[in-house]
Amino acid sequence: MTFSEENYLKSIYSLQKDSPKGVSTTILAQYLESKPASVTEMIKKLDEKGLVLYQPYQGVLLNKNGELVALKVIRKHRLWETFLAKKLDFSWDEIHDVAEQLEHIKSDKLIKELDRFLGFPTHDPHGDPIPDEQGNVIKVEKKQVSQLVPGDTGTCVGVNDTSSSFLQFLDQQQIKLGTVIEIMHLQDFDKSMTVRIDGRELLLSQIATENIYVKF
Amino acid sequence: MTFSEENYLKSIYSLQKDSPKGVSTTILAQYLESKPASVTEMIKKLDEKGLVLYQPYQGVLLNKNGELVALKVIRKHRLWETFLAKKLDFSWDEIHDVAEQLEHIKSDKLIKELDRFLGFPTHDPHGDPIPDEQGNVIKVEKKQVSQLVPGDTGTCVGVNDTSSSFLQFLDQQQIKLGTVIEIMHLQDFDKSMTVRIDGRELLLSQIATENIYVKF
DNA sequence: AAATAAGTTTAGGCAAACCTAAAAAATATA
DNA sequence: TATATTTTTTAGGTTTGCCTAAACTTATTT
Ligand SMILES: [Mn+2]
Ligand SMILES: [Mn+2]
Ligand SMILES: [Mn+2]
Ligand SMILES: [Mn+2]
Repeated sequence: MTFSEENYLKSIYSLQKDSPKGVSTTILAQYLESKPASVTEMIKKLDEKGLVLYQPYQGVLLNKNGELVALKVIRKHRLWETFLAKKLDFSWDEIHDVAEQLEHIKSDKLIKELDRFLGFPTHDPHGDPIPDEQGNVIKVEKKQVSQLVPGDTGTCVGVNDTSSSFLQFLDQQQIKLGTVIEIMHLQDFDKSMTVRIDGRELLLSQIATENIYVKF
Repeated sequence: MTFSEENYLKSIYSLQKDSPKGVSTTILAQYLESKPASVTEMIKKLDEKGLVLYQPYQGVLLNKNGELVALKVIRKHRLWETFLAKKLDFSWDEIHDVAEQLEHIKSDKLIKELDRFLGFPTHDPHGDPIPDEQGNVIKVEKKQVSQLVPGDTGTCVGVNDTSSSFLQFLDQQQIKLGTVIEIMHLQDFDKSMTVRIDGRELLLSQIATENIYVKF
């Protein structure tokens, strides 16, 4: 399994939720910052290796094998993110890029020991669940803040956008995992929301409310 | 800097101590488990990049630039080895292979934080000094056990051979860093030595005594 | 000094993972 | 349904890092 193959499988895993009948080469290429022609080549290879289902012109989907490999890479990614945030003083907007490299280190013992060292965490610093060794993922009951209505209250359990700029914005607003958000008002024309957090009132744009997940 | 380039520089660094007028392509190829022709290609590239001094047929040496890069990779390798041994319950014969992968992760912040997390260690689990950020290495006063004579006493400060089999042998004999070794007798015909460790007497072959370093 | 042996470089290839441009297929539009 | 547009694949290149075999240089023998 090369770095590149692992990245393809991980990307297909993420994208196939929104494209359940097949991830197109264009979308995959966009996601991987490469070109459709390159994607076609690689998914043909992954198909021959028995990791994906590929039908020309119809897109690609992971099979059981491929999904397990993808989940193992995601497990490593999220364990490393947890390590960086909990043990090394990285902030949650800095961990992703380094974890993109660390997730490809090959050593079963390493990941087992890291898991133990971190106290068998169930979620990473962005609130995403960490798959277990067998590839089982805890499904989290969560809603976007944008789906709540005035009067509702939710507790932040994760984010969708994990870009530095968004995470830094959340830090500025003192929104983190566990933060309680109460919806005060919905501005009709732009879907922005006035919310209350720790007594403070603040305005969140639609983009923001769509990228914050809460449980309730 | 690719993984391969980093491995070449690291290898030249190790080999040039014993070949001060130039590391030959054959020796480098052997060390890297590749072929002389491949080595020639790569050192030409490293020469063009201004990292080594290469004269056809005369071997290769690191210049200041290349040495600094090599030392930074070695620093990362040894910090990761320390992490694996101190924090993750790896034994000293298991750490090297994983560190060979981890040493190529690119992140200044990561290595700085790791260093702090480990308490700024000066030596790795094999007794080798960890270069600082500027590439300075502490020179350790050390002798091979084979250089001692009966009556001498030394404290183990490192090993030369870091193969699993040798390190596991040392574990079996309960020889580790800090172990005090007293030379009792030198067998003339095969240069094996009878030594005393914690009251126990045991016989070490010449190969063994040449691969254990002590200070005295 | 000449011949032989050993070590090194050059030449020509290969696989992985990219790319651009052209061809082919699928989809949308008139 | 025929045509135009978009998407996807195929064909042909490039770069990196490796290989073998042949050519060349240096070192060692006779
Ligand atoms: Mn991430
Ligand atoms: Mn994450
Ligand atoms: Mn090592
Ligand atoms: Mn070491």
